[in-house]
Amino acid sequence: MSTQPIPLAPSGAEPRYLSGLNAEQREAVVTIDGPVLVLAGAGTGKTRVLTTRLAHILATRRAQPWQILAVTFTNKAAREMKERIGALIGGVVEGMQWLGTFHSIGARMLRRHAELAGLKPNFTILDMDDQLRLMKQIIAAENIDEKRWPARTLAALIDGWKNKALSPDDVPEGEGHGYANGKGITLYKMYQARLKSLNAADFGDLLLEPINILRKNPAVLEEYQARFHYMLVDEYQDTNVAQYLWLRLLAAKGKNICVVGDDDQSIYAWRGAEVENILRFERDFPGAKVVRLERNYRSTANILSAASGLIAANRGRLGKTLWTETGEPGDRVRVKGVWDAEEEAREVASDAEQMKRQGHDLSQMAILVRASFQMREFEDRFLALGLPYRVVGGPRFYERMEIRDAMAYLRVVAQGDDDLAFERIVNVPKRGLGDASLQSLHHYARGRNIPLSTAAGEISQTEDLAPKARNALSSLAASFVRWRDAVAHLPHPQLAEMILEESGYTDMLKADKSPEAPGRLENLKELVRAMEGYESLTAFLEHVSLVMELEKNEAGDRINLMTLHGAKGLEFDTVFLPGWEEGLFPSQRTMDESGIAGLEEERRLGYVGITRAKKRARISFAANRRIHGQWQSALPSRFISELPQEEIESLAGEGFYGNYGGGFRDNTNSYGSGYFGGGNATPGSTYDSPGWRRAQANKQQANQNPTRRSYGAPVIDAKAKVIVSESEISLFNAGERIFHQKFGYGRILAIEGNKLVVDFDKAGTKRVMDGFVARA
DNA sequence: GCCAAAATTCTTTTT
DNA sequence: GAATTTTGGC
Repeated sequence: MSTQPIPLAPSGAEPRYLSGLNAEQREAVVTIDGPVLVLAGAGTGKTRVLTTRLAHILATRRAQPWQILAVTFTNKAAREMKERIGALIGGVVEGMQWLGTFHSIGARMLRRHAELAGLKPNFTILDMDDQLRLMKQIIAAENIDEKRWPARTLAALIDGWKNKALSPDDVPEGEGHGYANGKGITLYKMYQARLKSLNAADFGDLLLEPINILRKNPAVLEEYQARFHYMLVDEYQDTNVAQYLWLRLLAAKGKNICVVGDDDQSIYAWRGAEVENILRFERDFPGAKVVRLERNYRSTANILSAASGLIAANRGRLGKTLWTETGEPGDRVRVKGVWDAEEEAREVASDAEQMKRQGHDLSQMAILVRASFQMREFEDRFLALGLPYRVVGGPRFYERMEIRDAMAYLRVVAQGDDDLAFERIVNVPKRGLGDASLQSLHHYARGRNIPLSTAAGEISQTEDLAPKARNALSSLAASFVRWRDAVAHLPHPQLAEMILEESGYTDMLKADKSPEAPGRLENLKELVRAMEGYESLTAFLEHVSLVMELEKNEAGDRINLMTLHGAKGLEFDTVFLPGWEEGLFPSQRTMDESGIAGLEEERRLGYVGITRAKKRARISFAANRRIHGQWQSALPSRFISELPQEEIESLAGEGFYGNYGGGFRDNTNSYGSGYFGGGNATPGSTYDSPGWRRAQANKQQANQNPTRRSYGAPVIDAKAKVIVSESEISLFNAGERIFHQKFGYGRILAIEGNKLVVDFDKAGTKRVMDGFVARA
């Protein structure tokens, strides 16, 4: 390893921040010049290396804070890095303007050179909602059937292109033929044009546009190449093509680029990440120094062996072997079979409670699920027990409906030409503006090439609209004028309050009887509070569009609930890994879509999950699970059979029958054989399981509910619902007593085809579909 | 134009 | 089963 003295005043002694690093970590920190690839296994002190390296560059005065480009994927990672550098060397961090996420740095670049991309520097950053609305408009304008070609599909297609840094003209001919008979590229072109005319950029543009600018403007490129003396990239295995190209452009000259990552933790291929980026780094930057961090400081030996055993089934790895020096091997990884998700939640909760009683903190426990729908059972259970929990990365604050509405008002105030925001709130709360009025408004605005909010004021002076709509628009336009005036002399949190009051938005929520309404009002208050932390309305809006999160630090000792993806980079004493079943984990959909590559990515997810655990990892799988409201029996995940048997401890849950101690180490495909015996050989206690009872109830309902008899061959689909042929006759008769899900009991008055006229005991006379009705 | 009922879709994962 | 979108009646 390098023994160069670190030039540091005054004594020349080794700086304190280097002490405590192991040999490899130290090498990664002090190898400052030239390309460096740090392969950092899970729990090997990656963040420490990263931050120390930056601190080292700054402390040795190799570069000024603003001459360093440091990119992460998440705002959280960026924040953490800032904090830790600050802790190492003090306040200089403030000057690190180029430390941030790919997207925030891309946005910063794009604002500096907006005109080169046909935008104004104050362009709006669109969220997913805005994007979809825009695409729907384009799809409709092109007379494409949105049913057949959903906007989401187009969004995914365009996003895919942007992830590859392909502008409409660069997309290879023939691509996107799957969408709307080959109109994909045309639609992409139109979408980009619309964005420009709205002075807006979507998330993909925040990288795509800077790349185009750097490519087309050598002077700009040189400026940045000269500016960034050192570059640092976190989670390099997750970079997509666009991010790779962007980095390569910037690093082409100085080549002082250090990337840190772990190919075994690449779990974002589905959104464009290319593991190849990390695999080919040495080819891209010949002479790159490669440092492997393999000494794990996080987990016990048993946990590490389990994780290593699992990941060993993957091919095409760079290959690392984690090791640890801690003496005790620790608890073995526990694998447990349960009857259904409810029992699974019960078991986890009681484990957690028991550990809590033994003095362990709940905050040091986490439940990592594959898909968010799995969280529900756990939440139900925790709520029932009163066990404090925290959903990490749940529905984001700024994605809530009321927050977006409020933001839309603010956007229109701050940027009068934000048509998408205006559209969102023009009839929220209800102002009696329907499709017809909005059409005229659009037409008027389009014809004069003015923003909708301006057009609203003008058109209300004309005779183009019905009086009701005219008044509504006129007063809305007047309100916006008033609010814009207020920007100058009112602090922006108060302005927001005023807008929410005067627009009638808070009144709307107050009048809303639904159970969510009070929470929504609460959220709006929180939004206003959050605004206080920002200098101006514009600064706040910029923050929100990029950072889309609000640290809601629910204090207290809580157990953590999150997805496996959300858990990357975190660690806990105890990790529960429920739902290890074929189809759920590994996800059937991923395997269908991406085959072996998909399976390997799922396996990496499992690896990430296990390596989050410091002391205890507890895997479970359920024999039955309800998916789409339908009960399905499941086999244990193949990943369970891939775990090294010596390292694990197998248990059967109370509702689980069968000894599966043997035959685990079976890498052929017979992993599930015999565990469930087809599901009928289950004895005694399992019949009492609520899940089983519900399954039975469900089955009965399905069989018992043939409301019509079909003549001719009835077709039974996979979900065992009866599909009827054309010639059908209602099985009900007038005068019969029936039950309806929503209206309760009633008597049939008449039958009209497949509809029944029913006199309900409570709800009066209604016309309902016979399929929603059962005999009382 | 509004509301409620009916129909449809959804369940991966997210900067 | 829930949440969203579409429809149909008023």
